Amino acid sequence: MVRKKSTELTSAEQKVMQVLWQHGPCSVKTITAELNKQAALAYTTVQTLCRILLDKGHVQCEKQGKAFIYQAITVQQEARTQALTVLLKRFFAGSPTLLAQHLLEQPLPAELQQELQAQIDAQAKHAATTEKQER
Amino acid sequence: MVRKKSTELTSAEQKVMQVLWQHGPCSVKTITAELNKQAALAYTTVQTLCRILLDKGHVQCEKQGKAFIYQAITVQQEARTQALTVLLKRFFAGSPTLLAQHLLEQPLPAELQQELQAQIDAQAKHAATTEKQER
DNA sequence: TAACACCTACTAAAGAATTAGTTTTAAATC
DNA sequence: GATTTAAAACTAATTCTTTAGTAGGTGTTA
Repeated sequence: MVRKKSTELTSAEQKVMQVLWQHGPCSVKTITAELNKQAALAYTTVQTLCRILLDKGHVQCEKQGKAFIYQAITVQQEARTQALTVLLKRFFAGSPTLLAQHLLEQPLPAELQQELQAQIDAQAKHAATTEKQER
Repeated sequence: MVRKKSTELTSAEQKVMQVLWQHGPCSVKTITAELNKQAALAYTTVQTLCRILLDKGHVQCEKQGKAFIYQAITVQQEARTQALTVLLKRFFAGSPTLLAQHLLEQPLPAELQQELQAQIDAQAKHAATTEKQER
């Protein structure tokens, strides 16, 4: 059976995208240097990843002097949403309610709960203020 | 370079686990039937997936009559937490704050926001009640 | 202009994932 | 006991992923 080819970001690809999102347009050299802060990875490996990302349409590139400068096309926001949607489908039976419950009830990455709560408080405060002003 | 072998759940494996989580211990036949509600997949394919899950230690099995009955070892809760942690690392630079922001600010899977808020409200109410009782 | 550095393009290889066919085994039934 | 049948075990092929080496081109500089 033929497998449909995906355009989803693989693990290694995601790491490259991360660099591009954080640093803006980069050469392979820069990306490699950035990735090597975490774990050794050959220049040519990064180059291959860039080519794949180009094939999949996640980045575009443009020659600047000797080197190509790669730039993310896929915006981080979208990638995040997509990733969250997949997560939701796979692990939470597609139910946002379950994710919400899990986020709030589970001793998750620990800080997350607090952060969530803080966000929520800020949001609530803002909403309240807005409401007052609207009257 | 040698790749470290992962025990992470792949996409196809996750689907099998989903069935086991939802239905409890199942035979390959049952899993196949369940998965085929979504898309056709050969019995032997599911069998292979079960073997892999066994290798990776996510399920255990036990002969019952002619067939093996597979049972999830990895609990859904843990898989969820792990998946969320990976997501956090990959797409939110490991920052729970960013995830929280994204969840609340982004027109995400739409309902999620509302559900989150509802969860939050319920939680807040509960907390308030508990607080009163503790006094 | 020759040497060097740097970069791309091409090639490659091994492991993982996905899918499923074939063979064997064992249980059930006639 | 022989035959049928259902399941496991084994095998396999294709694609994806990850990793990186080598060859070749081009710009810079001594």
